[in-house]
Amino acid sequence: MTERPNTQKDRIEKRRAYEAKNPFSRMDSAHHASRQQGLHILQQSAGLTTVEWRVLWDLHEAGPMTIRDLAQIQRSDPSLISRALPAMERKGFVRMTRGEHDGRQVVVEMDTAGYAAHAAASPAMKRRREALRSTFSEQELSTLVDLLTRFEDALREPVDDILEPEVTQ
Amino acid sequence: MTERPNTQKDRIEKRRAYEAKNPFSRMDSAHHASRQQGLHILQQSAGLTTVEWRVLWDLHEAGPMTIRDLAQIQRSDPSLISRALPAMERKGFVRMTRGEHDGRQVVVEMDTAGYAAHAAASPAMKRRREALRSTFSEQELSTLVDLLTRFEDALREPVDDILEPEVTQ
DNA sequence: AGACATTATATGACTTGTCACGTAATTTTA
DNA sequence: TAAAATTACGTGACAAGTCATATAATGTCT
Repeated sequence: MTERPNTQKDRIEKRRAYEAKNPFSRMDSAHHASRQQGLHILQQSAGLTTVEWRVLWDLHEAGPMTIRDLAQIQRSDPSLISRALPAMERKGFVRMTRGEHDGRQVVVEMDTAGYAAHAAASPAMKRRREALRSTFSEQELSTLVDLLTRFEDALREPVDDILEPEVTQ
Repeated sequence: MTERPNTQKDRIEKRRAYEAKNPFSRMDSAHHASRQQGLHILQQSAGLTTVEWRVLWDLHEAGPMTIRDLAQIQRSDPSLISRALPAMERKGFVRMTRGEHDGRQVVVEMDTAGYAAHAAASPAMKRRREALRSTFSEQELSTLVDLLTRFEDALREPVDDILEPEVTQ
């Protein structure tokens, strides 16, 4: 039987098809799409970056809080928040004060320009969430969140079994 | 009836619970976990970065190809690949040559140190994929990939409906 | 044959995220 | 009570990703 020639184009197409079903690759790509779209909407509607929006949204919903609180809600490193805050304060989005009972802490609260920026961005970001709810059923979104949660939990486990024997040697 | 006091701690906990079910937030977080774990495994096993691994894996599986080919397989911007390649060439991972029939193109192929680095990283990265397959059923992974694909497609649509009326004003 | 349009890559600049470490404040331990 | 340990944040350095733009090469159109 004659085997089809395995051209370069065929090998690339096969590779592309493989990666289209690779959960790690799809996770990367889906996240990049989310990040791109979110930043675009925020820039257009309120001139905000993603981190600025998240801080303002958290403060608006839950009131003043520490940098550590913000980082935990956002599941990110405190240094990312810490880094963004001085510029946000200069823009009048937030005020930062030392913790009254713990001098190590910084308490962040919304300032006047922050309320305005939040108000400018909120309608579009709400429509963004609604658009997702019209694209997926409630059950599908629930399944997605469940799978993402388990995926994240699995990947945050220690990797000793994956790395052996390279490192334990 | 007596309403429970709505303390700051309560509001923060409520906010955290809300974000735990927010698909956008979970997507961010799951991707960050994936990126962290992947980079850690690559650093430990072969001293590779994520972009270096992806390039080597693609070349190993599909042979020499252009920067545009690599970017399309990886669903990323060609500039990200273009940026990484000079250092990869200096390390002896790849060789870059101008396209024979199209002078605009650069064709990338694996070099000796690239084969070695790929061989060093591959076993652990394979165990990583196998670990995921033991955490999720085949059906669950299929569902995850399907939902991620649709999520990405939805977020790559134009955002005119989301942005109105801020911009079309 | 030349003008115009498109494509491929390279680079500047920016955003986001992480890890390590330093400093200062608080908590724990002896 | 003082030393040691831990915690909260700030900063350096690096990795990854994006957008815009420039340059050079190729393709299309008249």
